Amino acid sequence: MNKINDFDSQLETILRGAAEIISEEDLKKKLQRSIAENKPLRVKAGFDPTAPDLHIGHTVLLQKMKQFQDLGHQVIFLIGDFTGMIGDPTGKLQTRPPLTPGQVQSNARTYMEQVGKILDISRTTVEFNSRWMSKMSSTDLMQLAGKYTVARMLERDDFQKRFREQRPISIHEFLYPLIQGFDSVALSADVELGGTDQKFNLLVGRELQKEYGQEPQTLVMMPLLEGTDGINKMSKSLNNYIGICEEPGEIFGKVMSISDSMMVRYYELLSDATIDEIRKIKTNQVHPMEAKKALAEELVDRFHGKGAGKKARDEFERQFSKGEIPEEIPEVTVEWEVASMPLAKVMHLSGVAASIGEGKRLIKQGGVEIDGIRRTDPELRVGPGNYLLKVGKRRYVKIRTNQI
RNA sequence: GGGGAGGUGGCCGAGCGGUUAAUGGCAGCAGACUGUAAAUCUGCCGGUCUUGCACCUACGGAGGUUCGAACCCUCCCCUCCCCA
Repeated sequence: MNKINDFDSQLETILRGAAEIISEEDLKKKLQRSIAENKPLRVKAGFDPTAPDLHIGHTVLLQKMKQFQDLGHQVIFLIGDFTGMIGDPTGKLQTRPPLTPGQVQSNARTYMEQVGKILDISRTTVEFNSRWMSKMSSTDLMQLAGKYTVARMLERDDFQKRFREQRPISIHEFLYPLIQGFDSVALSADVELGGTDQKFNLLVGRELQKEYGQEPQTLVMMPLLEGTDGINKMSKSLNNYIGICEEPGEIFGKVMSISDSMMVRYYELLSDATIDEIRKIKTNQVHPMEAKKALAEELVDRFHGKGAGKKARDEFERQFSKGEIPEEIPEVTVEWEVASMPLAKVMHLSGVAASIGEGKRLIKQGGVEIDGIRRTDPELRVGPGNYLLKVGKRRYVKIRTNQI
């Protein structure tokens, strides 16, 4: 565990996959000092508890934290419960509604459970910025606000854009970067990790540390991971995410649904595969489908334990390559009142269709099978009994009826 | 304080008195094809049922004018710009 005295290997590990370091010279100096004095670096990464579920996009950063941790450094997992009430304006085109303290609390709890899948929690310092922020007096806050100017705030792309496009910017959004920066002061951070979108906020941290008489932190920025659509950054609200708490089959399937070009990107940012292995995939020396399956398997293993990936893969192949029925199918009991009901209604009642109309549409489009037989009459009525319903390529449900 | 521009379906964005449940794009879903839930192509994409071209809900909110309003009027809420 103590690689702490090996400068070169430390540096190599830290630089791996990083999009930008500010500055590399800084980092080297700090590392050397850390080794010389046998003193771990204080590595801070802040998380905004506005979205309670982690997705694999967040893990790009967590992996880096894990690497620092494995190098023997002190990793600080900062939950921005105070700033969470503002909401990070980064990349936002409009003000977000503030969260209540209760929401923030419960989100933070969920966060910690999930982070444990990647980080060694026992060796992680967990902080909440409300610890110092809620005690800050108005006077202190004024002082903090006085250390930055509106013009500098407007240097930020997203603020500038919103300003230019005549969209609202609330005053409190200006405080967000200041508070995040102040967190670094409060924690005496040597290094702050963040996505490239955090660059502005991270730089504010450096400025403020100087203002408060500290040595400015080194910034290690990781690229942002695009979502399954391959275009936008991964986010829950865009529904292009792969959650780390999702079912193995879901994670596997979602990875399989990314485009071949995105797959390479995922390999670079998420996989433990070596540069060499990735090069082979890039140059098509590995069949793209095989490569994608291997990636999916690796990720399922990471979040569900060794072996879960293989199981998910077998299941996937059974269902899609061989067209067989999956092993586990959810069962739904439908309350039955009359002699026969339209199939579309049964679909609605059992939750596979959002409405009866949608059920009819699915039937008409040839997307529905009962016990392996495709039914295409949208008005089809069925009596009570047990059915195996297949909707689309991958949704199966067992219908049981409960006659009243 | 004064003047002006806007708020449309998950998002973007047309429409500006009458087949407008509302053009188009994105997302989503289904089918075909395939090397996968890749790519490509096609179709669907508010709800209900007595399936009519029916009824209900919907164009920031509340009223009003009209046979009829997302489109006109009044008030309110919200956003932005310019001037002070």
